[in-house]
Amino acid sequence: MTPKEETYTGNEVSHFILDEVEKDVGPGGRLEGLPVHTRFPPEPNGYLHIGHAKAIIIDFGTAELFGGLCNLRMDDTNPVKEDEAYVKAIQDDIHWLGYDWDDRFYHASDYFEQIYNYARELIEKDLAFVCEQTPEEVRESRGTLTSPGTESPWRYRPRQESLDLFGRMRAGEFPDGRYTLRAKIDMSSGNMNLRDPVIYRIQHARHHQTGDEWCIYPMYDFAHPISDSLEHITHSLCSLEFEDHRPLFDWVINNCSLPVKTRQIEFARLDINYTVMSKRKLRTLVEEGLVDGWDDPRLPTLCGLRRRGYTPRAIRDFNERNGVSKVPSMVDIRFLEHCLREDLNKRAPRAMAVLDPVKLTITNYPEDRQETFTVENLPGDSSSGTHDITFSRHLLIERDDFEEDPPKKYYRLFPGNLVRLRGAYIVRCTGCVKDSQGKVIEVLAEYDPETRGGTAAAGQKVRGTIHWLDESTAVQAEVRLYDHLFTVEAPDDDERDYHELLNPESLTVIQNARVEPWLKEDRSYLGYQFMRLGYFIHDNRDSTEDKLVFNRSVQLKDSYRPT
RNA sequence: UGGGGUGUAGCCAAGCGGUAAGGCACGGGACUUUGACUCCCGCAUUCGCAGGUUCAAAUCCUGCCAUCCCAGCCA
Repeated sequence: MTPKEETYTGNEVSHFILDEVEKDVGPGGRLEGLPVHTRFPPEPNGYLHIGHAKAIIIDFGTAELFGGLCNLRMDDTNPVKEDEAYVKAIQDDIHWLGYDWDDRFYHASDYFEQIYNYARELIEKDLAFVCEQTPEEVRESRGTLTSPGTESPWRYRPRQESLDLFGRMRAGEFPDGRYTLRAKIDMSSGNMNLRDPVIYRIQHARHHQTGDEWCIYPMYDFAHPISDSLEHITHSLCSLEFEDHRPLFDWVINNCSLPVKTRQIEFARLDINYTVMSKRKLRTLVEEGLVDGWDDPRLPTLCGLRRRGYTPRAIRDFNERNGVSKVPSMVDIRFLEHCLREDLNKRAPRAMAVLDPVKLTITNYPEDRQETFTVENLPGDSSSGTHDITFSRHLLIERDDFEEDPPKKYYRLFPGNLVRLRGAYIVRCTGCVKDSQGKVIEVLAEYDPETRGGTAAAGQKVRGTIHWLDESTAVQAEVRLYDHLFTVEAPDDDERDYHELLNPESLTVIQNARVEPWLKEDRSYLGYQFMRLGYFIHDNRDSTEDKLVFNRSVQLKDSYRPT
């Protein structure tokens, strides 16, 4: 699979980050002449979701547009929160989206030795000191948003002493929390990040990459700019909440002897309505069993979207068309759905499925006869392949495609009306059979042999076309219909408990649906369009040849409004 | 009298002193062997508000308002 062929959208991408990057590497720019180099730096502590997809697309996409490179780097500076188990899943998701980092897969922990040495450099330059304040004391002396902090009593400790202590911290002589290494910047800064931030802490914890080699770990604000620069990253693209960390990022870049003056540029993260995006909330849903794992098709996780039937192309298209800006925004999930439909409409093979079957008997069609029609996978596209469907006297149709007493503008089956059975014949409804409760159990119709293939006679206008299955060849399937996980647009902003906001109808399981038999063997990676219903895909966990399970990716638009 | 951002249609979003792109959503119509797709048409006399500069302002200046982020030894 060539990633580019798989997800290339053809969109003209243009946004402020691209403009800035172009200026930076162009004539007179601050990074003049350097090859554009970005990175995607996930923390291995959870699964990727569509918000990360935005970052991935910006990071990899920017490099791609400038003919540069994008690295994948695990931001693993906090061993107690991270786990190797997430790494493989993260890599799979990025690959699935269509991006690749070649051999440039790194860990921030690869640089622990170098980061340690840069910390020593800062101490030597009198720009960092070993502090003995307790966490409580640090908090108290940091000041508040509106009042300055007070300097640590250890701030002017001789460099040699700090250097010695820092070495002993590394050697494991002290318990967690006993000492920290702090940057010496400005306790009265309006920017809290500059009030002598802690850049190293003692943590006697086993790290998933470095094992027990270290018991001190650098903080994100220190490790990140160093890792970036060491990898010759020209542009460190991140989300808005790091904007006021940028002065600290720059401080590290400027005060350590680093090879490249990486520039950090921030953009607004993606938010979508009717769902939640934070790792913490997603985790809660999974752990409370409110959804079927991290890959539940209702979740915005990439594995969930994949299981739902979303295509990488649709996700990339969605992001590119949304644009990149600094406006904190909430995108309408209907736009995401639109992008999926648009992609699948062009590519997904068509099939017929009946979700709520009722019998249709063609009373003038012989009991012992069966014929086969060959239909194109994509109607009108002869290069799309074909599949066969059978037709006989006993068919199955959708229960709501028959009305004994139809509303105005209803042009499906009702007594006396002419309707086309898609790809087969035009039939005239002659009535129905009901059980003792008055429920329709069978619809009756007569077919017109002259309309084979569904072709209307000259001058004949048939308004309604419905889907159907041959009862004798249709196979049973479970179909899972999904809807938004939450009933409110912004569950995060709602003061009610989120349990109350969950949509009780976010999952509807239909046990007794029927589909065309060829779907037992076929496994289109795009899924299928079940005509007149929507796009569906084999569930990647539960669907087998013995028990078919389909997930509804998205419904077709429907302008029919019964009056 | 903390710092840093952001305000253009219901939702995204172009615009960078010359008279408001585009997409989604929505409404109407055409076409249709999917009530889908496709195709037309409509949808901001106005850019958070108020002043000012200018022949000309969403774009420049001043003030105000709203809203988001920051006080982890998390990232």
